[in-house]
Amino acid sequence: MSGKTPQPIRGTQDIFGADAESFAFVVETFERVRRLYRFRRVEMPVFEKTEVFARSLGETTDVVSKEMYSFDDRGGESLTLRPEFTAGIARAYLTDGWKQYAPLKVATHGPLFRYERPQKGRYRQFHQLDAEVIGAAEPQADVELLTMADQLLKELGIADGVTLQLNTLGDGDSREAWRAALIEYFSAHRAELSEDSQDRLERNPLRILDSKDSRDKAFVADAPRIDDYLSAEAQDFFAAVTGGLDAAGVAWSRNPALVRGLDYYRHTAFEFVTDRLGAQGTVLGGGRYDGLMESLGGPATPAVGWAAGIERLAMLVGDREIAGPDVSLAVEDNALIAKGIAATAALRAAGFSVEVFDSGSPRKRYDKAAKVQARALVSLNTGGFNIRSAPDTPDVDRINQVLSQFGS
RNA sequence: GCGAUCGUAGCUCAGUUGGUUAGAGCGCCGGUUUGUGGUACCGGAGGUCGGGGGUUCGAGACCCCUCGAUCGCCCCA
Repeated sequence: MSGKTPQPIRGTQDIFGADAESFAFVVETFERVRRLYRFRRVEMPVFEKTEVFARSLGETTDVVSKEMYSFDDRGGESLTLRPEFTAGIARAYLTDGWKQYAPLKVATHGPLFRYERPQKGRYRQFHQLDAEVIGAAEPQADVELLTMADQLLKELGIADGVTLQLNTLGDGDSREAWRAALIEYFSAHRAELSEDSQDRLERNPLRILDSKDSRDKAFVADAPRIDDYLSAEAQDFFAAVTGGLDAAGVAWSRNPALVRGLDYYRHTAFEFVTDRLGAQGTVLGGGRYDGLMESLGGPATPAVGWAAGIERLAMLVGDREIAGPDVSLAVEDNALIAKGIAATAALRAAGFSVEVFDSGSPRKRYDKAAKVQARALVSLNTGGFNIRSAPDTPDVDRINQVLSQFGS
């Protein structure tokens, strides 16, 4: 009849127990903090036309060609499960006329999909928190966004092991000049670079800067720095961001090797990094993407945003205690099951969380009920209800009152 | 796409240089005891040792293939 049980898809996870509690804690904290900063909640589609991501990411990259979950629908149109939030939100900003709300602060969270090899903190279906400010060209937007991220990490209780690394990529011209200088510099040492970096020289030269290969690191130290190519405006912008962070009390450190692969990034780039998650140390990252809207056919629109991996945050948060119920009820006699059900319903209607034990060996129900660490432990037998609780437990009187209507 | 490590009960793991009928703890189910904040004891269910092939008198163990997991490289929107 039944064959072999289907296995879960590689890179997906069934999150349960303490892990699920940590996950929920991360999301709840994000929702709370996001309100403090007045970011509006948005719900976005899980899939979009492939074009949305292909155009925003730049068609050439591996990212688009190999790492997206794309498929044709029945009409023959190519669709893609969202690999990030930003492109979809940008699309909505344009198609839904959200310009009328600019500057628009939005936040969301949910599943994302990337066809990658799973490893620590990396999954094919994973989950992110996301925050974006669209239509704000001022550095204050960057500051507010980063301050929110900083407060989130603090409220999650993980700020200690995490540092904010900050860099600027300059405006379009600064960035191009720096890029050209890097290519020239690394080309001169081409033969001494790692094979991977020789390849990167063509595909993505900025990425040589964060190579893990020791052969590359020697040259990275003396590579041209963005600071020497920044326009006066770009310098001012970065100074305003760092000054704002200082004013807000957000600790940061400069990382001149922090780069973004995609061309639409300008000015601020940042990552909150930890060394406690193995090779996947970035816990929250983002930057300013002033060039993105145009790649989707919209008007030039400044924007800045970040995303954070919920799984990684949950790992840092650690195991959360699963709180016991308000009441744990052991029905120690099968003749009293209906009475137990009635009492349980009444307690829940009164706002108490209740767990009932009315199956299995009647003699063992009490022990099971005791095990869940309820604030009040109630047994029901022919002698009626019998409450046990710690001396100062609040609400015991109310619980008693609810139970009293069922006799004793 | 590449590499390393690892797959034994629901979970965590023992299992000797290859040797009789594959074990423990926890959990689950039942019973006895206790009789009220987690007791103790007894019993039970649950395994084609990831799968396939090979070496051997004999494989959970050794070899090959395969599947899966973990971690790392590449990539990282």
